[in-house]
Amino acid sequence: MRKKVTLKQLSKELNLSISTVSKSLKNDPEISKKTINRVHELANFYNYKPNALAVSLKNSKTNTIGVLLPEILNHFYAKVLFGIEQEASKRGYRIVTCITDESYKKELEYLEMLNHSSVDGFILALSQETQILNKLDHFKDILKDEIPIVMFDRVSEEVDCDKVIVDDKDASKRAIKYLIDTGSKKIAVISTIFDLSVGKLRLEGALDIVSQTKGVTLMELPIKNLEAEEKKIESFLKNNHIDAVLGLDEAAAAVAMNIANKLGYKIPQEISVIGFTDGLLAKHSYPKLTTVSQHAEKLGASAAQMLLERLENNVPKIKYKAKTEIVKTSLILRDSTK
Amino acid sequence: MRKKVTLKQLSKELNLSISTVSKSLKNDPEISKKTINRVHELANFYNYKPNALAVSLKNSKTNTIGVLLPEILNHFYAKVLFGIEQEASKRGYRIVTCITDESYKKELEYLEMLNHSSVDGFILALSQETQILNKLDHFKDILKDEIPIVMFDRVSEEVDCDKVIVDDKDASKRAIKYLIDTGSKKIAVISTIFDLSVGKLRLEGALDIVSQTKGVTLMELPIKNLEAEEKKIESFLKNNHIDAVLGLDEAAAAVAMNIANKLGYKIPQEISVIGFTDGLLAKHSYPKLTTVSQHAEKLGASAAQMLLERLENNVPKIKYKAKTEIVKTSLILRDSTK
DNA sequence: ATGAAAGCGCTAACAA
DNA sequence: TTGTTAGCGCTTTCAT
Repeated sequence: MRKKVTLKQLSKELNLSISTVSKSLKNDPEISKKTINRVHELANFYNYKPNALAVSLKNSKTNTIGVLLPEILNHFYAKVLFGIEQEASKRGYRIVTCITDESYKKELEYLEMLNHSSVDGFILALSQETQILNKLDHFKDILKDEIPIVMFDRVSEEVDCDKVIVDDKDASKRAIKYLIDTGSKKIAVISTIFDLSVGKLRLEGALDIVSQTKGVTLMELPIKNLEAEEKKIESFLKNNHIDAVLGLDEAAAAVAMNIANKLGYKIPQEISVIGFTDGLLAKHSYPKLTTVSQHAEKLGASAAQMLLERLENNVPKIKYKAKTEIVKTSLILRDSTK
Repeated sequence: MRKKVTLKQLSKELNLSISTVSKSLKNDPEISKKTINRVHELANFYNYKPNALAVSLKNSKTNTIGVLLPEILNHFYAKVLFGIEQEASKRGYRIVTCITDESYKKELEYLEMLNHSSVDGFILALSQETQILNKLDHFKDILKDEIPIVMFDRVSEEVDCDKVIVDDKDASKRAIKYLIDTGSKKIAVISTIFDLSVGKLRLEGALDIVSQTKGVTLMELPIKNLEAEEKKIESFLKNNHIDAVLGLDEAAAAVAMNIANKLGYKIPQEISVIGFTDGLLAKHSYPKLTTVSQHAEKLGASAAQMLLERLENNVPKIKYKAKTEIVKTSLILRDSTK
């Protein structure tokens, strides 16, 4: 490797001490203008840049945040990542991205790997397996080390850290209300995420509204694998005279709508469809899908802001109270509803 | 911050020297079994983990690779990232992900930021702006420092580094051939990426085939913004009696198909549609979209393999010849073609 | 079998 | 105004 220029070399060439060079580079007022200029000149000439590793080691500060995502092929998480990245880079931080692939083991490994002075803090959403097993000690350990964590979307009440969540229950309440208001009586809720906290909340919201509305029934259809179970959805729609579908995740709504299309139902006249996650699918489906937008980018940006704020107002003594920010959703009306 | 355990502390507590502890942890044969055991025991007790920063600084090796992506909301890049991540984590590397947002400036900044001992190498796809401006010195500088780069998908011939590319020209040739073979005569090529190397190659391939086939015509429709120009696509399809569409990017095909749907055309009977990028859109469109799969995950994994191989067989003396790997595409037949 | 010491590149308190 | 020194946590060569 072509040797990177170091302070040492600059100092040698300038006949100055290392510390004088270091201070000059920071325009320290105790150094003479003349020296400062000489130093800058040579530094520029060699395109000197401080070794980030050494600086981090010295300052115990990496300016890096670790991001753990359950998956990346999911548009929602991709958007959140984008939001985090934008905010972080704006403020001079970079991010290390790890994909846990919904696995507890990978989550644990990544966390350990990064917890040894590699990052200043974490932003993460729990993996599916972690939520099912409810094993959370790894997070508690990190917090004991006073490394801040911000959880988003898939969070746990048992971990006392900052959180940014989507108001999932309220979101599905409003979605169901909208369906009822536009005349739907027999609503199906299709979901592949019954296991997850967010899936449960969304279902609860739907049930709440239906239970307090006369003449409307709700049917649940849990699905493990959308592609493998298309037939199941097909017969479900036909046999139950469904007139509206709420998909609790991005793909569920799209798949349901396509099946309805295929069966010859008119959308939205005969069946209305609402989905969660305002991703590519919603925008490019036919007809365009009415969705609950979780404002994923904003969510990511908020999580980053929370973390950075915590990192920069380092208040180790005062017991910091963890806070939870709730990001409001909005129902984006398109062509799949009346 | 709760102090992390260091070698120093372990050594103090064990009444050993730092170096003995360090060696013991590595099971160095020159240390007695007994000592090794004592050390391991205490290290486990404290859950000692070496400080990654210090190790990297010492070894001039970070086990981290920098990944620069033009965007992340594009399914193709998300898949590539997934592929890279899988391969890298399997081999004990982690990745720092940066999103250049198609901007030359951000690309440059990230590259500089990471080029100072933060990463062992780079995997990247050129930003759109970089390709348009054709400014490539930042890459050349990095290579001079003998930091390896692997470019993928959007590459430049002017930079002498390893590359993994998709056989775009061949891919669109095969797509067009398929359309012709199934009876299409009037083919539209719709693209939002005419500026990019890959967009040009895909167009060339299409033109090649059409020019050597009698009775078939091809019309190009460049689009800046799909959502804003739906009307344009609409009238284009109607006025030109198009019977097949090749979308050069993921969304173009989906949008074209939905417009055709809306206009009442039967797909694929009256209009066949093929798209690029086998993403979510293709799988969940109606009808399901026939697409060129670029095997993005594989591409990412290949890029990672190439980089890691280069990193681990450190051959600084021998002039390493840059190689280019071409990933074959496949045409995935679904319901939007005959 | 164990330890001392130098050094990776940088910062910062303290001396001169 | 400039320089000396110690130290961040670790590895490694060279004593002992």
